[in-house]
Amino acid sequence: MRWSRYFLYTLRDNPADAEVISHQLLARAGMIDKLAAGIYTYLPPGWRSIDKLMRIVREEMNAAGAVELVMPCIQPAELWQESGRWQAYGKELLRIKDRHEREFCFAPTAEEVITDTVRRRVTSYRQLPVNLYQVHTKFRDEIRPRFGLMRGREFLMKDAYSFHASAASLEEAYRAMEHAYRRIFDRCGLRYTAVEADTGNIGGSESHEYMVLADTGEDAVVACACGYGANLEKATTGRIAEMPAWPGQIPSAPEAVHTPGTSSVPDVAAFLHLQEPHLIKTMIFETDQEFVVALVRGDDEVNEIKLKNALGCTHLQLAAEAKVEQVSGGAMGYSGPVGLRGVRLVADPEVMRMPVAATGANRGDYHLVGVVPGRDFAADLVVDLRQARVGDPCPRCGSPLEIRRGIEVGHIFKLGTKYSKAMECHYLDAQGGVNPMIMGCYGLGLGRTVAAAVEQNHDEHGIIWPRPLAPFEAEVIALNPDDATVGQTAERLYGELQSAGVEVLFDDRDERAGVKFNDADLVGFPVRVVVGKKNAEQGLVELSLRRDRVKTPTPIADAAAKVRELLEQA
RNA sequence: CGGGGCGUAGCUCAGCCUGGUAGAGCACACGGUUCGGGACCGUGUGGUCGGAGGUUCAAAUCCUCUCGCCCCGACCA
Repeated sequence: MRWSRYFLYTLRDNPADAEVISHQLLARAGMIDKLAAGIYTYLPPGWRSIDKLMRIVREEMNAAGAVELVMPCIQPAELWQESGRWQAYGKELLRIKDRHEREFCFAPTAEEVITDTVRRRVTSYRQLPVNLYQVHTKFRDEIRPRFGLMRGREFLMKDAYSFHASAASLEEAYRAMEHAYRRIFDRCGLRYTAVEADTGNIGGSESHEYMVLADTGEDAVVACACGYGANLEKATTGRIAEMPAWPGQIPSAPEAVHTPGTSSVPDVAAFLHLQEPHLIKTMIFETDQEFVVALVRGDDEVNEIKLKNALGCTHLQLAAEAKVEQVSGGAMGYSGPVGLRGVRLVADPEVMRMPVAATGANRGDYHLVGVVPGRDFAADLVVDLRQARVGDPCPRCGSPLEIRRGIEVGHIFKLGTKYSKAMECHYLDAQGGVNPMIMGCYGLGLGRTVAAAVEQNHDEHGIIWPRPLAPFEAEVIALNPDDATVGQTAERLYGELQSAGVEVLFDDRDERAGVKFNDADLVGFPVRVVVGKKNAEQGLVELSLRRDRVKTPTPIADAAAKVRELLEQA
């Protein structure tokens, strides 16, 4: 491909709205173009990268036994009503009506359609298992799209769905998908980690996320050298250290202490001459149907996802100040578990393990000191609520945990029978019994993976594509294409590389050397071939790898072969 | 949805506070010099100042409404 005949326009300035490096570089390198918030055109070179990833994904999915199909992205409301998600999904689901006022949505995912597709054909255990996938555009009406391809509203996703007659069969498919995902991300040259994850509103039991490690990642990942890894939302820890010894004796009943103007945990602890772990932190939440009081130790934070899962509710948020006062009968910042009535009390096990504590008195400017969990209040539910912290003991080996940032590029779930039950996707077993199929689903964000590759592979000059995702493997630059020797040499090399099967872009533009060099660095071709006048007259061209930018003069006759060698290292 | 900010040329922005001829750099076109790391000189093309209403002799500028976009907090591939 000749640059002069291609469609590649680089930008000198960063777009004003691009914040993260992958967004800036993809935009400046002429790979993506924003059309609306979270909605992008994949320009020709950008599409080449996406297409390359798509091929890798297809190869690995096919190798793992999955079969490709494509489902509609406009889906009828009826199916979503059948699964219950028409109500449950919320505003992220883009709902549309046709001219007859019939309701549809733009698919954010495809469990409903695939379940319908399978149930109308598969009726016997003999036809199972089935694993179907597609690569298609999805739409999620995100509250806040940002970071270019990393969090778009419209995005390309590979989504696969498997159907089974037994948990063992699902397990087999799940492991095959895990393996396929590792192969895909390994082939892309990404540094990533697979972690245990929350299943969110897709539902299901076991779930893993594939996180590309990058400081700009939106997710926090807890990791241990022993191999344990989990999304912070999900992470559990080993038993944390007991609270420090309580100063003085444990009173026979809680005492109310006047604590004017001190409502935060650090302030209260200092005022009472206690330490933060001596306090019980009381947070009041509001769900879709009730108020709930959550208790964690003073030095811990409530993990809202864990709380949400423990309650089995779909919406959860911190209660507003007025509601707090209504529920606790006291001012915000002075809530406590003692004497609360008419609300569910959910406590972290670490709280119930505290021999004695201080907490709010449900009365403005007062705290209770000497509260004994179990004696002075009882929890309706005791469940892990605490957010893991750096240095907490690993739940598997006890070593201190680390927390790192990651970009979620893939997510696999064991769905179980949530959709097959709701949508009557049944099969007959060998005994003639009717059973819901057991399902799994496996997502992988294509644009996000490409963006993640850029986050991990760039320098101050531009993108350094891993070869498998590079829009072109090599670039031939003719410095002065009008010079006969240069022009002929460049043409010759361009032809040789093409014949050798190298994906090569020929920069034949009438631009200054600096412009071409800067564009080459920005777009990030793994291998660069520069044909200049002086070198060419001596029968030489200059080869370099984008990665190290070390220039090597090479005889013209050897150049094409040498490019292929360099590509092996790129 | 709550809080903050921005919409002026293809791109990055100035002008707005204090109303009076719409600007710069880059890009683009032409001429010349230059040419291995984003050249220089000259000439030129290009803008209903996001949109609608209002105030005013006069609005990019002041007011109201609206649309779009971005940033900070709760969702997800």
